[in-house]
Amino acid sequence: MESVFEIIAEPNRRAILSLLVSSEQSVGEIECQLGMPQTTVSKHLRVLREAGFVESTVDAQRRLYRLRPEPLQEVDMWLAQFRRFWSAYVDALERHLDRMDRDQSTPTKQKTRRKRRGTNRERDKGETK
Amino acid sequence: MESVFEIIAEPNRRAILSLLVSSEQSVGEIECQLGMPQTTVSKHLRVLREAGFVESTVDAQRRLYRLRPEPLQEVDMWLAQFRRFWSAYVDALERHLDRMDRDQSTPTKQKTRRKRRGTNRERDKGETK
DNA sequence: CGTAAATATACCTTGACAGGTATATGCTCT
DNA sequence: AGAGCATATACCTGTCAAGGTATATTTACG
Repeated sequence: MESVFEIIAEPNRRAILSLLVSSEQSVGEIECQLGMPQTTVSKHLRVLREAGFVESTVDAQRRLYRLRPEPLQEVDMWLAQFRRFWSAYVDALERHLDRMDRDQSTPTKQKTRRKRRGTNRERDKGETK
Repeated sequence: MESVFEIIAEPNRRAILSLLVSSEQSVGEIECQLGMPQTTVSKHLRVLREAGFVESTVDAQRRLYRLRPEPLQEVDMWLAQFRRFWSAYVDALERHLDRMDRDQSTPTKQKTRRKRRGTNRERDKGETK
């Protein structure tokens, strides 16, 4: 099991991670909230633990699992290289739509007026560094 | 081949995506830049295309492939739920380190002074909405 | 029109991983 | 100590996807 990407490729593991984002949980709690067999939960938790996505502490017979940030940050870092791209993409699209708006603003009825909606992408904050 | 996560689980596919972030490329260019056999490149490109990660246009015998933003944005959206978490995590860590600094600031030599370094996480900009 | 280049597809083999069943380990409480 | 709960591990099996080899398709060009 190599990269963080293979880890989060598994739907059940993603479900577990999403569950843990709110608070730490025991195996049993995860088991019944997600409705999967205990043995499955345990095995996925093992994978997640060995990959550093979660850590556990012992509470009597239970083990409490909680998230660890690093591996997810790693995914985020990989994704970073594409953000500039899709910002550019959305910008270009907007410019295109603006042009269409303008070109159309002379003639007839004007049935569909386009609205500027908040596309909350990261705009250049000079963080190019 | 279900989710976008399975698509990017494959290292060669991630390599292709990273390559395409700079500009569109032909199959042959990808092939030799990444040093993998043409048949492999073509098959991965097929997967990427069917998943919407790339699109292609025909240029004589070549096909030029370029990125499409949507699937990567989807990954980004999934990741979003964890950002608040790891921001909180880093904040807590910083507070902890601050406390250690303070507690240590009475006594002896003070060999290692900790420096505030720029952890460029997304700080609350009220974008909770 | 035939050949060569660029790319796609078909088929096969192999390996890896997820899930199931059964069982082991560890802890608590009486 | 023994019973019972919570969790982990071992083993087996089916599935699926990646890579290799061979071949098909498309296009340019002499």
